[in-house]
Amino acid sequence: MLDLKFIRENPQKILKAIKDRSLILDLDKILSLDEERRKILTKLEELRHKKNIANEEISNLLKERKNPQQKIDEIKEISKEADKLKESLKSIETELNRFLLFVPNIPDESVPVGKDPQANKIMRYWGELPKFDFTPLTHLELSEHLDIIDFNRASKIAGSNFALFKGEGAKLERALINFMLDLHTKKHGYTEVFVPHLVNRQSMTSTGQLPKLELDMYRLHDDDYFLIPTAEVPVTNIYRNEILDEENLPKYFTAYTPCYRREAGSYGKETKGLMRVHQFDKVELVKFVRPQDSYNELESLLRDAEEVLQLLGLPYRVVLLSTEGLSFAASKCYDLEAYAAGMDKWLEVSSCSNFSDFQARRANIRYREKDTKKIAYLHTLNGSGVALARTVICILENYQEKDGTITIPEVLRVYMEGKSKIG
RNA sequence: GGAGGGGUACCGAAGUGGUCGUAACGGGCCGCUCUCGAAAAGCGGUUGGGCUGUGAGGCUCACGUGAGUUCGAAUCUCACCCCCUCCGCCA
Repeated sequence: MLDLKFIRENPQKILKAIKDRSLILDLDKILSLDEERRKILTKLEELRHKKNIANEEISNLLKERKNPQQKIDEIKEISKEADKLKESLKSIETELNRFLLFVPNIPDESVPVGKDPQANKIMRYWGELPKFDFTPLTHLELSEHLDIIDFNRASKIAGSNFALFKGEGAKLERALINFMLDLHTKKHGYTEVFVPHLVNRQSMTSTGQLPKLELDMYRLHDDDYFLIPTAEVPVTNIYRNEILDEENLPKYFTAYTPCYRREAGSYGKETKGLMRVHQFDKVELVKFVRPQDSYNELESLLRDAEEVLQLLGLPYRVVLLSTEGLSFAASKCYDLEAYAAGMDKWLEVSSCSNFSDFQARRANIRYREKDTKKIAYLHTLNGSGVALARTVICILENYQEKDGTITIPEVLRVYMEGKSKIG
């Protein structure tokens, strides 16, 4: 959400943002609703003022044991008028708010303008692509031979695009989670949290998934709960409606959660195996920071996520998303794409975003400045550190041997009973 | 799920229709006085949003949330949310 005052005073910036993101939004409608709202509000407050004065007079009359009936009749007239204004104000505010929830964040100046993916900017590559003296298999073939992921039975249990991890596969999943959490808590200074996986509508609205993406979410209709599509939702909402002290910023959190996504309509070759599943594990990083620090914090968040891939020995590239690829709530976003040798593809395993004050406004998360004592919205950021499903693809495909076994990356061995191989 | 109690500022808590919401009282915190310094004591300050105004300021809203009754609601009515205690169920 953007500040209404900001929108009012910078309509050209909003128009540019909408155009660069290829979105449609009736800005004039918002501006005229806002104008009307303020006109009515001013009138209404004048009437309220009159009423307050008259009520005080009634109170005084009663104390003097005089009859206030005349005053009462007077107020009744004012009240009638005020009630009418109140009603129209309410309907205008409801409509205005509906529009405001669909105004996207303004992309940062460093974000390339244009259509995804051509306009995305590859910032850098890390690592050497693995070389094989045989044709590397895909994770689908490998996991079937090794009997570590059973997609068919997962379909029986739940449906298509689910995974059932077995034996060493399940252990690998658990090892990755523990490795990532340990790295971020011990080395990068994040506080680990374990959060609810069901959240209410307000939480989903605060981080920006609602109202726009409701159809992409799993929703429990009886209770109006949503299964989290990412830990970003519960973790960012930790401080909803709170005012933090500047001394306590920045705050870093990391959380492991499964992520639940409907991914409606996305079936086919590109979604085979672990590529696009309805439930996947992810270790998330979330930051609450001072506004002046947020772009530096984005860079360090990115480095924290990159280190996961570096320690796992997975070659990757850093991609700066263009205005059109940028999610609705973000002002700047880097994707990390790790290389998968069997598929010969770069797979998105992390998205690191600065949301500036966009989520903080929706969630009403503020901080008190130390010197001025003023209260302002803080900035929120988050990034995957990293998503597991596709990382597992990369590990299986890049670390495969000719005999079909998988070499376990060294950093994970301590989490897998010291073993160096799967299979 | 059932019964009862509760939700007021940073915390505790008073207020049950009319100068009581920059909200009694207690505590915390900040500043000042006193002191060599500290403690104690004393004095002062300490919620957030909106509209309007160049500004000082003016006005308005908010007692969990929303609606209602009333000239007037923290206070009365209704619905919902959350917390606590007990019972039931349960890993």
